[in-house]
Amino acid sequence: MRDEIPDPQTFGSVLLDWYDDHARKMPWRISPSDRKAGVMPDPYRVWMSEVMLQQTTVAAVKDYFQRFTLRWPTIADLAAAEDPDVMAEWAGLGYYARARNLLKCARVVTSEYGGQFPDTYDALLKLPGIGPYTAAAISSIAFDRPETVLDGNVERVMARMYDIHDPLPGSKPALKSLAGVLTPSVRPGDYAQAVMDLGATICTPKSPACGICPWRSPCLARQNGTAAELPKKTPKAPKPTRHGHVYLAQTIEGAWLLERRPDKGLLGGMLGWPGSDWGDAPAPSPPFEADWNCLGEEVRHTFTHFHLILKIYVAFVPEGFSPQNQMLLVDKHQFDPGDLPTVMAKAFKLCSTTKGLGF
DNA sequence: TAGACGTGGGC
DNA sequence: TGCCCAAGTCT
Repeated sequence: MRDEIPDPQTFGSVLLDWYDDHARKMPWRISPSDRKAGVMPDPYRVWMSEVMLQQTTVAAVKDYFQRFTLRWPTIADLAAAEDPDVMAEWAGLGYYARARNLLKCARVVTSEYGGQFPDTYDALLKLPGIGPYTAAAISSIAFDRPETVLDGNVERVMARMYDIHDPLPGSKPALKSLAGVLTPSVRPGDYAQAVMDLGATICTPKSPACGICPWRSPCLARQNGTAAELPKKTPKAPKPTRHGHVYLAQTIEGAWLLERRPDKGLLGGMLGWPGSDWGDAPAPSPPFEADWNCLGEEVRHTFTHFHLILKIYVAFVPEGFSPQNQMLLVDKHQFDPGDLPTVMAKAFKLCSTTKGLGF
C-alpha cells in the first residue's frame, strides 16, 4: 500500500499551502505571510509558549502567556525574578515542575549563553524542562531548522497517515521515524506548526474532518476507514481515591496561615494550606492545638493519577503563635487565592462561602 | 521504564 | 457523571 503514497516531499508543500490560509492566530506565533517576509519569532516567546503548552490547551495558555511576557518581557527579566512571584503567576496552570524548570532554564541561558537561546536540538535538549518535543519545536519554530516535532497531534496524524495500529506509547519511535520522513527542508518552522494545527483542527481525536483534510488523498486510515479509531493507546490504570485534611486558619488581624510546599513532589514549590498526608485514612495533623471547626462540605479534586477528597477545618490562630518550618503568615491584604494551586483555591472558596464560622 | 505530575473543557 | 484529551518531562 505504501506505493500509493505520493513522494513524501510533496506532502510538505501541500500542507504549507493549507497552513498559509488556515494558520491559527496565537500571541506567540508569526503569521505565515510575515514569516515569509523574513520576520523571525523571539526565541524567548517561543520557548515560553512551548513550555506552557506542554499537556495544556491553547485556550488555557493564552492569558498566562500574556501575563508572563508583560511582567517579564525578556529572559533576563525572568532570570532575575523571585521564585515565589513566578510560582504565583503560574498558579492554576498545573504541572508546577514546569514553572520551577522555567526559572532554572532562564537562569542557565542568561548566565551560560549570554541570554541567547542555543539554536540546536542537542543544546536545547540539555536545558531544564526541555525534552525531545520542546527542543525540536524551539529549533524549528524559532530558528527554522529542519527538526521533527512529535507531540500528541503529530502522533495521531502519523498513525492515521500510515494506518498504524500498534498502541502508543510503544509505537512512538516508529511514528517519529515516519514523521521525520515527511519533514520538508523548506519552511520547517511553519511546517512543524502546520502539522500540529492540522491535528488540532482537522485530524482531531474524535470525528476527524477527513473530507476537508489537505492530506485526505494519501491518508491510509481514511482509505481504510480506520481514522477515528487511531491512534490506539495502551489502557490506563484506574485512579484510586485518597483522603486528606487541610487546616485554614486566620489571625485575629486576618492574616492566613499558609505553607510553602517542598520543591519535590505534588504541587512542589507552591503555596498551600497546612494539612495531613493524602492517603487511605490519614491521621489528622493540625498546625496548632485549637478547637478546629470541620466544614460540612468536602473538596473533591482529581489529579492525573488519583481522586482526592479533602476535609476542611477552620480555626483562629492563637495569640503569639509563630510559624515554624515552611509555614508563614500572609497578611489579608497580600493574600490572593489566585496565587494558590487550584485544589487549594477550592478549599479557600469553600471556606469563604460557608457562613457562620466567624471569618 | 513506567509512574508521577494539574487542570479545565468536551462529550 | 466520569472519562478522554491537551504543542511532555523527569526520574
